[in-house]
Amino acid sequence: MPEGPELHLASVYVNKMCKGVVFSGPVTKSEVSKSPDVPFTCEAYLITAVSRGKEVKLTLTPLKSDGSNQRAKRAQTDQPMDIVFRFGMSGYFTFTTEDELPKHAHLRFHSKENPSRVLSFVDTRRFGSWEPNGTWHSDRGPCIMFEYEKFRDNVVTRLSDRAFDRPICEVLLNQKYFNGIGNYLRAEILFRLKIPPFVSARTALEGHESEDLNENEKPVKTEITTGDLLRLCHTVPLEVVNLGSGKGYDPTKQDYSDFEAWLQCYYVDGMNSIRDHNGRTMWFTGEPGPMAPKGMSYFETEGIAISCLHPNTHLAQKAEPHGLFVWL
DNA sequence: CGTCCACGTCTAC
DNA sequence: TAGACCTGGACGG
Repeated sequence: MPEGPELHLASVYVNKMCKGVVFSGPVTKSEVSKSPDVPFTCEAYLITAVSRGKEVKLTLTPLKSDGSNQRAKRAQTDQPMDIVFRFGMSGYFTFTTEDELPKHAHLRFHSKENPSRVLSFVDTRRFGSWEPNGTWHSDRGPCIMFEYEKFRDNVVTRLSDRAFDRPICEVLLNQKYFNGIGNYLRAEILFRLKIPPFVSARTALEGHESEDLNENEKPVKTEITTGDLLRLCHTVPLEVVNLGSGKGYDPTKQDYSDFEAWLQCYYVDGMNSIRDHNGRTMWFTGEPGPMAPKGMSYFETEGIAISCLHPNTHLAQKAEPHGLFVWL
């Protein structure tokens, strides 16, 4: 599932499936989960969802009780509760019958129906988490998709931050500034502009300060690139959202082909990939850029590509007849 | 059987 | 800047 678009599609899914469904009783947890218990029990409540970057917040809203059942009332919660979810590498929501509950359904909300249906948070690898009475994580920036102006401001006013000394491809994964960007999105975004992944982030982002500067003065600075990197951090994820419900990144899903067809760079045949300084695979085409991990160099001359690289590096050019490759 | 790889954080030396 | 945290699919012997 899970980069910004998948988290948002998950919130859309919850709102669609749970609209008009009354939930009841306690929120239950799998035996194996180490995430916290959710101290919420209610005779009748509704569930809604909203996303921000790489987080989803569920709101449990108790329905007004008529007060006729005092015994049930005593044990139950009558205040709404927010639960904030992070999806790790494999989290998603699904709404099924009790019988169809998938493996690794770690948190479960039961409907009042008979037979009951269940909204469950499924997370195979358990890198995901939830926080009862949670709020948006304070270290994460505005949402790249749905808080675009704030997101842009947060970056341009902090370009002097040492964080932007790093290569652009690594900074794009910094959730303090790019809440919602993940590994496939950074590849797709940089590919659209043909920005080498290992150029300094500050260099790649310079020239964007003026976009919403005053209309009263003469044009101050104009963009140095025709495509705008920050704008693409907004529009490229929205393209995935617009593929529609259930169409995000999930290779295990039947309907994966639309997403696969949308990818232009990530995992695409003919693209290059190298590990970044954090060990994550960066997919790109053309030059890696000057800040590529140590031990790696790459250049082309007279149509001959010469590359010195780590054995774990994969360059598509190695299939080309005129490439000379040296492993050190 | 084994090794490598995967959409992401986290904390600890 | 490593690892730790997890499961499981692909692929090699």
